Amino acid sequence: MHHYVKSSNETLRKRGYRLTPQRYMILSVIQEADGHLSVDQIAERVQKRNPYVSLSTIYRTLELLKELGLVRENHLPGEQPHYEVVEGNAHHHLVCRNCRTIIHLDDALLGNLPEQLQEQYHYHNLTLDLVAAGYCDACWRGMSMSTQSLHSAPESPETNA
Amino acid sequence: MHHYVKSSNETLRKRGYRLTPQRYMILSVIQEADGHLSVDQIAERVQKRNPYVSLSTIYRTLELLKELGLVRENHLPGEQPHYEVVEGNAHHHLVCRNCRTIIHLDDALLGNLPEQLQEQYHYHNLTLDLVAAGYCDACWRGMSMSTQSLHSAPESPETNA
DNA sequence: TTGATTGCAAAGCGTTTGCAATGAG
DNA sequence: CTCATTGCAAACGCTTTGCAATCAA
Repeated sequence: MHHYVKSSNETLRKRGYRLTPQRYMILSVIQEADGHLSVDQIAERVQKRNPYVSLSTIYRTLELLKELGLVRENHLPGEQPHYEVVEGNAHHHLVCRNCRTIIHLDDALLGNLPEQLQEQYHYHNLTLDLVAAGYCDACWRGMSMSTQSLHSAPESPETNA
Repeated sequence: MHHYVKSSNETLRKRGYRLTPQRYMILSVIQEADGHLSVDQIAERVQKRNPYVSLSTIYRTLELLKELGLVRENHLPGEQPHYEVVEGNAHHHLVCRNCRTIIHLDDALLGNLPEQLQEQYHYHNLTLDLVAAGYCDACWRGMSMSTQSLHSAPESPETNA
């Protein structure tokens, strides 16, 4: 059993929950994924292992794992929520508005901003989540000049119809 | 007419759209709000001015205004999407996980990070959105010690049942 | 006239929930 | 036994859509 799943088991049991086969499969699937998975993707992969896991169990499990701080949920604009393991420190995102490719950014990018904000506003257990959205180079090159201008700052008097 | 609504009108017309009474009301309501509004809040305020504006019009208008870059949509975790005008530079958020109070943070907080990322990854028209979530001081003080520990780092062997 | 825009009602879709059955300690 | 957990199906809530009527250029 991977360290992550093992320590998840401990966290569950400490609170009086059990690591059922369903929960084990869901945790494994999320842990083994390189990136983020939507509910549908999780369901698909879990059901490949056992077709009799119901969607409601998956929703309920994700809800529980979120509460326990074992998985993180994130909503990129225009997308369904995605889930990832809470481990390491790469949880910021750079997404292409066109092809929706997602690049993970390192947490260190923000320096000591969490601490700064925590002090300044007297907040506790602060977590920061950065979403950067734009057009990747490939998509940008594929767009016509006039289409590009539609996505530029609205202020400037660009080429318009 | 406020400058914002006026320039929105221009943006609309440039693309062959009209500033209808419905769109005018919706733009005004969003512009006059101090913070963000959910679809329901927008509907409520618009319908206070004219009860015969339908919800679908509001959805369609918000979709259009998003496309034109006149309003920004943001999804804070566990909430419905909210809408705000695209103006000025205060579009980051600090939210309390408990009472859901939202503090707006200045864009300058991130320094030249947008430019850095843009260069490093060759992305275009990058916009950054930071979401900081934690517990405000009031809520934190209101929580019991044991409840607080449930929200702390999962690693540490805290008081558990 | 022509094409944009709207309201209405229905459909769509992801998510949540009530409840009886199952399973582990 | 007792309580957590699950599957199923129904309910839910927000959002989208088809369509006919309306409105502005």
